[in-house]
Amino acid sequence: MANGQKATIRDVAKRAGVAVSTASRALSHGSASKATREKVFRAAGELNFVPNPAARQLMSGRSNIVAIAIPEHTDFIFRDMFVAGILGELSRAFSERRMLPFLALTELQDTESLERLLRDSSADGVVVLSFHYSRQLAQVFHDFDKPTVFIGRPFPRMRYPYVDVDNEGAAYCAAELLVERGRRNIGIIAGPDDMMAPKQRTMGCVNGLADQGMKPLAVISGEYTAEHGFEACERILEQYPEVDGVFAQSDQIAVGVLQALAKHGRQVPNDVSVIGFDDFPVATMTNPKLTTFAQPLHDMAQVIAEMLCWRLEHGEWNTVAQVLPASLIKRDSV
Amino acid sequence: MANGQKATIRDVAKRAGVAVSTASRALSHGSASKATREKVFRAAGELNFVPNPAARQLMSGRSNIVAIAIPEHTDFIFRDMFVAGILGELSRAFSERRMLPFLALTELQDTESLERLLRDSSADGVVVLSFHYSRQLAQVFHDFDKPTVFIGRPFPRMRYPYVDVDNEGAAYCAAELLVERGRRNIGIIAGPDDMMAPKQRTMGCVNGLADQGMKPLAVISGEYTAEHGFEACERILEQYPEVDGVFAQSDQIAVGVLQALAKHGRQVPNDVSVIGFDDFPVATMTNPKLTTFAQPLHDMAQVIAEMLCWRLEHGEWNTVAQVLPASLIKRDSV
DNA sequence: GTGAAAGCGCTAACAG
DNA sequence: CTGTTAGCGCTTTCAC
Repeated sequence: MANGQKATIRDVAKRAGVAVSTASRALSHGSASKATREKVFRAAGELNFVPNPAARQLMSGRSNIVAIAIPEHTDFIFRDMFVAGILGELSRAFSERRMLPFLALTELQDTESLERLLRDSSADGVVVLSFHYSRQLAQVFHDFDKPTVFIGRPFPRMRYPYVDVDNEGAAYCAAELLVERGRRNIGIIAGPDDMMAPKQRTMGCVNGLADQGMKPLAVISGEYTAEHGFEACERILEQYPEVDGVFAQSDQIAVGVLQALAKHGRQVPNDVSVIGFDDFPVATMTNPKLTTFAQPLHDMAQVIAEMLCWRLEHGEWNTVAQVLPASLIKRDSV
Repeated sequence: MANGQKATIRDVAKRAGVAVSTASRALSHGSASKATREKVFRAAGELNFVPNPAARQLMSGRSNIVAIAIPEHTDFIFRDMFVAGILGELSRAFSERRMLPFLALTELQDTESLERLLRDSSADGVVVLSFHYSRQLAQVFHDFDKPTVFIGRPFPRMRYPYVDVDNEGAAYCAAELLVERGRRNIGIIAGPDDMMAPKQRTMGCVNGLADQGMKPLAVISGEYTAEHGFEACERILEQYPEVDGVFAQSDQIAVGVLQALAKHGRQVPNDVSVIGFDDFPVATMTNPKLTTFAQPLHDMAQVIAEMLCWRLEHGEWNTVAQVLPASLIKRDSV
């Protein structure tokens, strides 16, 4: 390509027969006479001129880089479709706004690496996706001192802007749905108890049941895996054979639940209703197909990008929290 | 944090009572008298000095950014665990080497966006993960004109360094394994026929069978999904009821195969042997657990980072292609 | 409208 | 070993 070196704005100016400053103006805000502008643009085109981002950044103080920080355990990141999905959407949302998404994956405890990564990145802003918040982690973002948005509500003491799914609302709706279907003996199989979302989902479901004068048979926390779903469901079947409804807090969990129910000869949805959460591909592969809640990954990413870009543009937040509804996907398991 | 502005090297120099260049030297290569070095480091520490990457980049011509380009369909990226896995590993591998992984996800056909993203990123190098290569795509990387490594072998006419899994070898081994087990009527359920890896896997398996004087009953291509596995397997069962072995080119496909076999009353592994590919979590959740090939995601990422960093350091490649073995994970389906 | 000159923060070449 | 000077590529005063 380039015959040796890359063209600089000096080359463009020379070729167009104008001063460097004129070329710069013409290219940036177009503040130049029409004739000059044309000359400059032609020259730039011919030389295949691409402005050097480092120089720009040096002047403007902005890098247009946004760090997407995911301080979580490796396997978690790899296995969790939520992470993959939101990552893809975020990447697109920021790219569309001419921001460059930079990926900062670090082990949960390794705050040092995270700190270094953020510093080296010269990011203008940060999006944080983590389910385990700690003081040290909070400190890192505080020290980095750049506009930061959290995905999922951070623990109350961390006052950061965030975008979240309405976990509580969806779970409330799940409870209503089960009760409407005539279910009275409902078990909740929850996600990890050191994360925020499972707490919200459990609370929403418990509240939903309470408003109908009911209580869950049991709430069992564990990983977002089929194994957990299977084991928890078996425990419930043993202790509460009258169980006729299960709120599984992820589709993976629901898969395990369905397996356990099948193993014990319970028909879904005839004997027992099951509701999942996430609407990942697996939800259509189960038998029966899973009724579940779809997370608005796309919208979340858009809102996050919007928030952060506004903040970078205007120097202040226009929203400080935004909660998006999950949508009920009715299939055959309720 | 910072009381207003960020500290520059001038501030550090002033505070340490030395010239700017001295401070720079002390901080970079440490070429300064011990006393000076100490003074400078103390001052830097007190001022919380962080060198401005833009300025550095402007001098060195290097950004330390590596673009990870994934021009693929959105859903594919989200649903494919291979992509998520390798992405995570790559991110870590580069971060460890103080390179900044920048994510360039674009729709397959949208080469314009990809071009813009790459340009804006000022990346020093590129890692490309795509399964659908086109002339336009090739052109983009050619024009960008930065050291580039492909994940997976690009189509023959594109002469780029690449790192790949030994798909052919693994598939050959799969064939051997099935034959050893006494299987004689083997179906191959392949991945998409417009990708390279499925071709390699099919070829490997066919060769493996040929070397035992056998031929596959059928080769059926389709998506890397359980649906495809299910349908393809049903078709094989119908046409070739004598089928006693299936090489499924992904674990997802294998899931569908197992479902189909179960539906038709075939016992695995008594009546039919099934081998998968990927060793994703689902492989341990099937019944029976799946025998499959694990892809060396971690090693691939390390090798890629190594290759690219060497190239950036030394101006030339030290390897131009590297093929890593997949490892057989024996479980219960063969 | 345009050109000359200064400077963003840093490093490298050159004297001392 | 250290200070002075120049310059990376660009934008932005400030005169003209």
